[in-house]
Amino acid sequence: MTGGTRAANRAAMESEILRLGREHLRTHGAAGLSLRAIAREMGVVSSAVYRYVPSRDDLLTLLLVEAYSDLADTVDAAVAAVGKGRPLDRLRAATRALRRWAVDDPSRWALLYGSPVPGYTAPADKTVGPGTRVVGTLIAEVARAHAAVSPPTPAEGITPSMQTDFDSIRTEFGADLPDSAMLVATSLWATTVGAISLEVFGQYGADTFDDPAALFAAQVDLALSPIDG
Amino acid sequence: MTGGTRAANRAAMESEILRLGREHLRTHGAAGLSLRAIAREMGVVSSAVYRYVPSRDDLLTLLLVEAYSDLADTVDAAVAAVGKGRPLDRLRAATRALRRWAVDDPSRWALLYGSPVPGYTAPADKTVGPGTRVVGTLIAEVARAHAAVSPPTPAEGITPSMQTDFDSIRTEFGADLPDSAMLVATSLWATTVGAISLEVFGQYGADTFDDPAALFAAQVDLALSPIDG
DNA sequence: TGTACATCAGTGAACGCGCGTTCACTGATGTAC
DNA sequence: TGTACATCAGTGAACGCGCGTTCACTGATGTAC
Repeated sequence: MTGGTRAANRAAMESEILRLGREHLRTHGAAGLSLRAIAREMGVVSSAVYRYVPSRDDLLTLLLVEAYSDLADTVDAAVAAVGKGRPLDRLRAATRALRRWAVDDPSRWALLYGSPVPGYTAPADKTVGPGTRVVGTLIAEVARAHAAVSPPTPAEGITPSMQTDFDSIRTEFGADLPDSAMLVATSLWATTVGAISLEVFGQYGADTFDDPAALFAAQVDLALSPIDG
Repeated sequence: MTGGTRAANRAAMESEILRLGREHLRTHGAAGLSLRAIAREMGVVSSAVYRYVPSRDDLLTLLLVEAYSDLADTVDAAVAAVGKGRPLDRLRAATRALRRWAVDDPSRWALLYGSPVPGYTAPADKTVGPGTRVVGTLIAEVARAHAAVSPPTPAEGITPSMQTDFDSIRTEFGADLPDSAMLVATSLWATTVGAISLEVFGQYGADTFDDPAALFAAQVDLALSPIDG
């Protein structure tokens, strides 16, 4: 074709498929992702897209991995923009970036943290790595923040089974933080995910909150208060 | 038919449609809810279900309202089982019931608090009432708990716009609690929804947490700590 | 530089399946007199 | 109690649409000698 090598064309087609896939996610949701529709929009016969993508579910996996990676990159960039000496501000920046990313494209947030797509199971080998990056970043920063202040938080309500699980998590992420801080980290994660989902999935009435970003920030600060010196 | 009046048959059909609808939700998700499939399973021709339900979207609305009401009934029952003098225990019971309900049928939780169904918008007039019952209960109990202890919580990070929004919410739910407690209530709600969604949508790895109920309880307690005397 | 061959992209037809919704219809159940 | 009529439930066919995936094929692009 017009001055492109085969490899270049292929790359262009692949990225166009992903782009239309994202658009399709936005308009029809993951359950409605359709190779035929993408082919149609590319002005190509439906079987042609099979030159680039083995199946519908594989495309969904590509989009999933791409979204996880994009989100993690965004969060990591936001964290890196704040000095290492201010872990609480890093956590504020991280959660702010998380919310921003979700608000900018709720459908991708839905893909990652919304209801699972019936009939589709993400292949663990491709998905777990990118999927745990964000939570890894949060744990690392909570560990840093905890180290910065002495531990005023008692570890109440932490059962032996939770201690064991926390141990596995510490090992998995190579993080060094006590059980009380692990609890803060999981709570922060739950609060963040819950607040974002409530907002972008439209659970708040149309204009319940004039400034959802401010509410979100206050909720994050409250979740951080146990490790705020 | 066999000894049933017309009205009785009609009621039986209607509840059978709802039952199969719930089952369908479980196996195929909201996007896959299908009147034809339900008709098939009822051993009846597809057009027959139109005698009972005006359209697919109306059935979805029925299921939505039913789920909201069922959840609210469950939570209210759990709250009522604890004495009014122990608002924190009431809140613990409420959130425990919330989680239990979601774990027992993740698809209904997904319907209420998961990603919105693309192409479907719930009719506000039918949905808002039942949909706000649970959060109303939580706010009422947080108000009670706050009243029981003196307010040791400072209201940091609460902007003027949030104060205005909190005023509307107080009016809507007829609740009397200061801004700091309102923030605790919204945080509790976010934490609860986030923790439950992470668990039932499978975001925790297969066996990351041996006893998710204990983790959940600890997270709730942490969220309640600002109003724990 | 030119030719022979291999690779690849895209075509078009087909298989077999799903869906929501409408409509004229039969036959059974209920109601009014 | 019996008859005439109205209501309702369920049928079957149809309209028009969607989907994923396979397969034999043409014609263009690249590669090896």
